[in-house]
Amino acid sequence: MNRPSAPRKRRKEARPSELTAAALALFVEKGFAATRLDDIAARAGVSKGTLYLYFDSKEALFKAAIQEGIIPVVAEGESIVARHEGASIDLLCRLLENYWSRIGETPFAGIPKLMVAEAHNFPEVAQFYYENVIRRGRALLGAALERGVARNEFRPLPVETAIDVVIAPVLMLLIWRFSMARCQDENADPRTYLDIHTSLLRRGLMVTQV
Amino acid sequence: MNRPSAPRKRRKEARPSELTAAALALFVEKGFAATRLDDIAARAGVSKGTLYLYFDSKEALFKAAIQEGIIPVVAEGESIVARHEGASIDLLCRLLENYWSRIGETPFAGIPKLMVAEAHNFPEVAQFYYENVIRRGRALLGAALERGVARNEFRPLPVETAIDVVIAPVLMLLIWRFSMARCQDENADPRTYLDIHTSLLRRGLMVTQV
DNA sequence: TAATTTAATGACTTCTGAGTCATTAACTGC
DNA sequence: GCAGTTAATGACTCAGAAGTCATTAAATTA
Repeated sequence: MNRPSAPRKRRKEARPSELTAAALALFVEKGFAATRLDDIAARAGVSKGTLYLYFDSKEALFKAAIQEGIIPVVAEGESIVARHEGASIDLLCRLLENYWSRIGETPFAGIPKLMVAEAHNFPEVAQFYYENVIRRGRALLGAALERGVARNEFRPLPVETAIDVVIAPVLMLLIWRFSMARCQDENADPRTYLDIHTSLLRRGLMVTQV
Repeated sequence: MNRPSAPRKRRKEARPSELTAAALALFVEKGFAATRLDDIAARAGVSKGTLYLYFDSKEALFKAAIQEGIIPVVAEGESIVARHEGASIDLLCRLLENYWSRIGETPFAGIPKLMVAEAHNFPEVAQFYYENVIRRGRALLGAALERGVARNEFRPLPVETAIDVVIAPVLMLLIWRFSMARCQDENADPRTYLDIHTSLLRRGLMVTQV
């Protein structure tokens, strides 16, 4: 039969975010299928049964973990674009900078790698992520690029495609940190990396030289 | 008991590469853990038992699938660097171009996404991939960048980090194709994407304007 | 054509891990 | 302090997938 010996504490409020945080960390590390619910529970300091008090299934937990991190950051970017007044290249660099500091240096940094790895297995979650994060994020960069072209600060270029080229190195930096980085004895300094990228963009995009 | 009704054909020679090809496609699509051996066997047109005639375990099959694609391409890049004589920026662009055409447009295109997703679960395979593909590939780009700096074609820059910035958009293009691309109704044209990237590099890296 | 070898099969075994639920004990109100 | 409520537990069930092997038939040899 059963001998539930140690119900430690009861904290209904704090649980959900503790559980999604533990789940996110392990999903990012091992992938969805290779992560055991027992491990998530252990990491959160609860038992497996507790997970089912707050989430209907492993997949529901996955969705919640993804959604946790993405709510505030895009909105912040939208306000940056709305308020900006100086050179377009500075707007573009601020957006990249903001993405890095608000995602890249937080526990949510692993989400892009997780989405890339699991998109096929969770088309519904991928679609949600695409609509609410990627589409809106691309719109931000697109606005900055359009602005630069319209004001003759940037050379004319196919904006929709350029968006992807501009964001790719930042995404790749994130993804790398959560995948192959362990194999390298010495990893690039993110600061230097971003500086190189933005300086290439300055010289590469702009009509006049800096 | 057993009624093995339909042993179709016997082709000892052709099997291994057929099996790794089927495995690679499914691993790329669904990830290692979420791929069933029955599915791999079905895709290759054999039964599960046949897999074990050629590979000791699912993990052995994984390793073989990864190794299949990477043997020839790096060597080809090394010969390009050795033979090149013109401007360094052209060497750099040829290397990126070659990588795209020799990997990006083949069934092996999914390997980077697969490695990124599974690196943590297979540290040994990741290490192998790092030593034999990434390290050598980075050396190629590093040589092109060093050459440009030494000949005063490129501005001085921290080469080791710049390598990663240069390759990131190409890698990201590949990874995207095998993950989120299904969510977008319209994906960027790879040709346009690479053109933008190389033109940013030309203007961004070089001392004199083109 | 018959005997021998071996590629291939798929039912079976085994094990792992998702999801359940009867039991327990930490809180809450009286 | 006591009764009622509910957060938490962990042993259990069960489905699904990795890996096995006795059986079969295609190919090869005599």
